[in-house]
Amino acid sequence: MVRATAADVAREAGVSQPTVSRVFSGASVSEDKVKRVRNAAEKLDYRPNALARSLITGRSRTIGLVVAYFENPFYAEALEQFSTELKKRGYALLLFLATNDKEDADSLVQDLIDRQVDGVVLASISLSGELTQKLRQLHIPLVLFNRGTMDSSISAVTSANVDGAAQVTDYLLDTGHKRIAHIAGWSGSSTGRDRRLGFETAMAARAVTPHAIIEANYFRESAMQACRALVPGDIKQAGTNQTINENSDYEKPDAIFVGNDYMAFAVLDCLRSETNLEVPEDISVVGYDDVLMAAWPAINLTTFRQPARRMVDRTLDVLFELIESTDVDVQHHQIAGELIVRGSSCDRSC
Amino acid sequence: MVRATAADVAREAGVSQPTVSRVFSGASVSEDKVKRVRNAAEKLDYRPNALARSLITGRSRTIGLVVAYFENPFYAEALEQFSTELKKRGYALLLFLATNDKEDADSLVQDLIDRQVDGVVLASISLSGELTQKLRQLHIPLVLFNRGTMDSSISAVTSANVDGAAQVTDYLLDTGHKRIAHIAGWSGSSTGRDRRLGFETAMAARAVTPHAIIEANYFRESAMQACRALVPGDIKQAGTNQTINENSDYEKPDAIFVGNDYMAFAVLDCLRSETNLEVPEDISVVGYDDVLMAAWPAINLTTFRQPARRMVDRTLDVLFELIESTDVDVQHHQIAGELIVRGSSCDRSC
DNA sequence: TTGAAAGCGCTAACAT
DNA sequence: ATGTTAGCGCTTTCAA
Repeated sequence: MVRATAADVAREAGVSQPTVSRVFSGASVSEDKVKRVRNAAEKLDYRPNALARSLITGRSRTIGLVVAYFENPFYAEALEQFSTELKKRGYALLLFLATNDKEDADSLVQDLIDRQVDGVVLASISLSGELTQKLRQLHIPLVLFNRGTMDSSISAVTSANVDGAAQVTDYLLDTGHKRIAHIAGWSGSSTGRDRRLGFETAMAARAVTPHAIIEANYFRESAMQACRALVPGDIKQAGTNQTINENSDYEKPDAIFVGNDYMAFAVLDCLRSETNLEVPEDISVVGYDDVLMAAWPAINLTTFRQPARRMVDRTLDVLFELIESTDVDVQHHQIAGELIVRGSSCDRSC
Repeated sequence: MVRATAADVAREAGVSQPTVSRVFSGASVSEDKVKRVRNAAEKLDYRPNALARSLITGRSRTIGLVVAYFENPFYAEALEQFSTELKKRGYALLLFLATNDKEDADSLVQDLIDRQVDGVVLASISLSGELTQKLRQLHIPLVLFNRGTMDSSISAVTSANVDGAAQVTDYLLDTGHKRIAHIAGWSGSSTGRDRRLGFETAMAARAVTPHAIIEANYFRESAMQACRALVPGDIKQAGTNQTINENSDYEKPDAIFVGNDYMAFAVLDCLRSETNLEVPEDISVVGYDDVLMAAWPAINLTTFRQPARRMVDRTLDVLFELIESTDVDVQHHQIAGELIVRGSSCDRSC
């Protein structure tokens, strides 16, 4: 047995095939025929073929999502929200995970184009001008999620990264920290650059020199290396519990502001397992994102909340506005967040 | 400017439209015409419309994946692997996250059917007999991932849960634990039931009575409650650091085997933040899955490795066998895992 | 190998 | 409101 078609149902119900179509797409049909069609459809277990429908309408009710850095739990949380919201709106989700930064976003998006998605969301990844152009020509809306862009013709939703990072920095300064280091995210990303900028700006405004700025690239291992580089004298020597700290006069930072929570977890791990330093007594650690794990008692990370849900909702609002209206209206949204103080930082001023 | 069609390319290249189709679907065409068609296609920026192709071939080169319990990082890891492997095989991924257990898998799968997916994978969720039937009628292969089934006509890939749980239990017994409790996963899931069965069987084989078995449902909060129920006398009283342990003679477990890592993280958190008990000195904690986080120094969880990559690969092998061959060959695969001993457990026998 | 013709299952345009 | 006709962009006969 194969799939019943609208024609089969039409025959069974004694109506024309387009009438069947009308019933299932909500056009006006007399009550009598609606009933006959529904009965016949039920009997034959008919459901409209979404592909055929899409072919002709040009709308697939599918959106494509490309996500990079999926090891960062922030994106898992965002994905969950994307999925939920899209389902609410009657859309399906075609997902590509860019497995590394060398991955060519262009080819993934081309694949999405081939499959006629109605819109594209790129999470923490961006596109060549060529592909952007192509999407525009085909009137396929594109919104960047958690990635800004110089190209003012592309819509993007981010959190207010510069401001957020500045708030974190002000908090650390206000609580008496003197030697604040920053482990920055990848400088090829707007989040990495903006958070660093916020940090530098806030420091400069208070005339404090950063203790150090080390660029990591949002990977766990890079963050661990950066952490080791910040506290070289406190790294335990192999097999012992000793550090070379005592007889050296290097100054370690009294706070590390890390470019995202995922890297901050690595920093906490590094400090706890490879040094004798206590967090927050010896050193404060602050992250960015406020992923769910950050609130777990064992982690308890002070961080800046980047509201994934609101960012996702806004992203889809923008995307669907673009889908539904023809006139172009590019939007750059910055969602405000808030500082969440937990146990990985403390007040040194008293 | 709109999308060029095969007819446009044909006109440009001076060939018939089916010839263009042949070039792009790899049928035999003379070298000369191949070249002309490719040039014309390049010039017009033509790409075949995947929808139109799917409509006629009946194959969309898309597979549908439904995932439940996505808050468990095991599924994020699996999803990453699914995405990577499917891309290698030239397939796209249509994703639905079932947001809770009340979510109706049937309706999600029906949506997948409407969109003509070539195959369906259900991760930690199962389907009504009715929908299973429907998929079979339509010749859409279905494989369950990390979920067993009584229905022997459905293919499923799981890890060897009974055996794995027994290995964990034997390890705890071998290392001198006397009062072993089990926080079980949801009894409505095969993983929950099988791991519990492995625990009970291994305990019985050594004639040891379980200290307690509490069923949680794979949620973090349930695991915390279960943990509190296991060590009631050690829970710190509000605002103090005191427990009612001293003057009560309740016996607490010396080990807790938790139904998965995600819940084990909650148990560790509960013990560390709500009691004065030390892990592993006072109590050993063992999980199941070996998600990446389990190896983080701050967590350092003894667990049983359920090899996500191999499970995913096997799942897709089975799925594509079913897609490519018409003759039904149902397969139930159980992937072996291994015990990973880390710092959340210790040897009490010496 | 190649073109002409047919048709996948549906929606849209146009009568009535 | 509803049937007839046309056609979305492609693959697949069928001849030549």
